[in-house]
This record gives sequence, structure tokens and C-alpha cells, in this order.
Amino acid sequence: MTEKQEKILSSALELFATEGYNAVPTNKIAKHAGVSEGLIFRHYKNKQGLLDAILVQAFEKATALYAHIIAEQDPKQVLWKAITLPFEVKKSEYHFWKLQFKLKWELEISGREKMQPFIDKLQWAFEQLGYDESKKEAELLNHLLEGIAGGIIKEGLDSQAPLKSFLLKKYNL
Amino acid sequence: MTEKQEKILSSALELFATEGYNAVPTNKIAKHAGVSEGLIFRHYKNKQGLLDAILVQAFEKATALYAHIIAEQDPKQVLWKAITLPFEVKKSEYHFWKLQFKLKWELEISGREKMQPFIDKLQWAFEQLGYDESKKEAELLNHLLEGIAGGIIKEGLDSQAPLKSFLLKKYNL
DNA sequence: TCATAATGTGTGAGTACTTACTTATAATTG
DNA sequence: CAATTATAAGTAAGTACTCACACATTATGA
Repeated sequence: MTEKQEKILSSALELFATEGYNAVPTNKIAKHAGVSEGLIFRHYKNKQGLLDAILVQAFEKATALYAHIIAEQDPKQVLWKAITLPFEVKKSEYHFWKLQFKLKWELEISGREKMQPFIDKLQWAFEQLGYDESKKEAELLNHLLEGIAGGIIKEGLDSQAPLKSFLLKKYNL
Repeated sequence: MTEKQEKILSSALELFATEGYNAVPTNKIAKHAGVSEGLIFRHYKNKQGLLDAILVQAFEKATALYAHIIAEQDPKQVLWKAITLPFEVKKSEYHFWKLQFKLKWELEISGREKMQPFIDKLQWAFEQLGYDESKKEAELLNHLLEGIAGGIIKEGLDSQAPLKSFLLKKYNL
């Protein structure tokens, strides 16, 4: 992948994340990337193709992130890693995360499939720890973590930080 | 407010909710409402003005909905009403709710101000019930309820229904 | 080894179509 | 008849995408 090709991808990611897919015209992406507009279409065929390329990267990134948790064999560690995950997100990755939330609602790209193995692992952990209704516990915690992640992206880490130790206490971690 | 004026509003609400603000051109709204395109601009000045008019209605609707909870004096009842609220949303109001979520991310219209009195009331209820960290409890429950509401809108009531009794049990209601 | 063909990267100027908004003018209402 | 509601036909700017062409890199073959 050439340098300009990567620049297109990162510019599109940033602009889609901050302004939304439909709100960003391709000429704006080109300008931001310091590239002729035609090059976008040479490399990615059309605007949708550009988004798809970003989504592929996103899928890989998300998979890598959750792999760490899914591989964990100690159920307590699974919960601990899951809960602390959103608080560890780096500022440099905000665009990436913001885009996930934006697309979920703007284009109704679910992201559910991506999450399912993670939720399953949560359920497994709750089961191991003797919780009564592991599936519901897992879905509940997932809602919670998504809410916290969204809060961090929109209002900053500080707005949600107090919830970290609070949650860990709640789950006896 | 004339009949056509209302039709414009309801059509715009439906289309914005299902497809997103930026994805829906004004001529499509006019066609859907059975109205000439110019009429939209006569009544609402521009596309943003049309959205603003919807948002005013939304604010009133949300305020009315939460008023019921905020007026409640029994803390247990406050929690009960808050938790059951998302499960009581009628299908006819899905567009309205979906738009809230869509705009929150597509246009970054927070909706936080709308919610604050509700969150404050949750905090009050937790305080009354002797919870240790009422503020964090309130924010946690709010995240949870938003997650559930979002789930209902995207995946249907059935997908989240089991969580209702589960949550009520968790909070001893 | 070196001309040359082939392929891939990149540009800038289009093009066909869409989109938000305007305006002149008609119909309706009070 | 005065004001308001409504329309149909614009218009200027924007938008996704194409295309002809230039430049660079690599592959081929005498």
C-alpha cells in the first residue's frame, strides 16, 4: 500500500469520524489527504469502497483488541480486562472508536457480529464465577461498557473515569 | 399549524430517523409528505429549520415523559418507573426515539441537558435508598437504560425484554 | 545490458446529476 | 381585498465519478 493510499484512508477515517459519512464529500477527503480526487477512485473504486476499506481495518483492529480477552482463561481476569478496556483507549484511537459509534447509527452498521464472541466470553466468565443468569449478566455488562465507551468518546475520559473503580468493586474485582 | 405543515414534520421525522439527516434530500421529504418542495422552505426557512422544529417537539415529548418520573416521591417507584420506561415505548414512537440516537451520533446533538434532571432524580432515589455512591449508581443505570433503549430500537423489544425483570430484581424492585 | 513494452501511480479538467434554496404566480382563506 | 398557503419551474453550487494524459517503476527480450 502506497503512502498516498494510506493517507487517503487515515484522512477519510478522521473526517468520517468527526463529521459523518454522508456529510463528507470526496473532494474534501482528497484535499485533507493532499491528493487529487481521482486517486481516491483509482484505489477504492467509489466512496462506499473507501468506507469498506476502513471497515476492514476496523474489523481487524477490533478483533485484535478482543482476542486478548477471549484468550484469557481466568474468569475474573476476563471481567477485569473487559471492564478496564474502555478506559485504556488511547486518544490516537478516538477517531477509530468514534467512527464505530457513528456508523452504528448513521448507516446502521451493527457491529454486533464483531462483538458476539466477546459477549459469549463474558457469559462464560459469569458462568464460571457462579452467577445465576450468566447470559443476562453478559448483555448487561456489555450495554454498560458500550455506554461508558460512548461517554468517553463524546465527553472525554474524565467524565467516565470514576466509574472504573466503581464497576470493578461491583463485580468484586 | 396547517395540515400540510404537520405532514412535512412527520415525514421529515420518519425519513431522518430511518435514513439520517444528511442522507435525506428535501425533495424526498416533499414527495413523501405529498407537498411541493417550496412549501418546506416557506414554513421552515431551510433544512436546518425543519430539523429544529422536530427537535423542539422532541424536547417537549421527552420532558413530558420524564416529568412523570421526576414528580414521583417514592424512591423505589422512581427506579421502577425508570427501568420499565424503555420497555413501554410504543412502536408508533420508534421513529421519534431512533432519531434521538441517530442525531446524537450523526450531528453530535448531545441530549445530555434533556437527561440531566432525570439523572439527578435517579441519584436522589439511590440516595434515599441508602446506596453508597448514589451519583455513580445513577450514571451507571442511565448508561444501562440507554443501552437497552438503543437495543430495543435496533433489534426490537424481544431482544431486550428478558432484561426487564432481571434488572428489577437486581435493584430489589 | 539496455531499449522498450507493460503496468501501476498520480493528476487536473471535465461531466452528468443532485441538492438546497428562490421566485413568480396561482389558489385559498378571513 | 389583504394576507397566507401552496405550487411549479427554475438556479447556482455541490457531488460522485470519469477520462485523457503524464510520470514512474518493473518486466521482457534481443
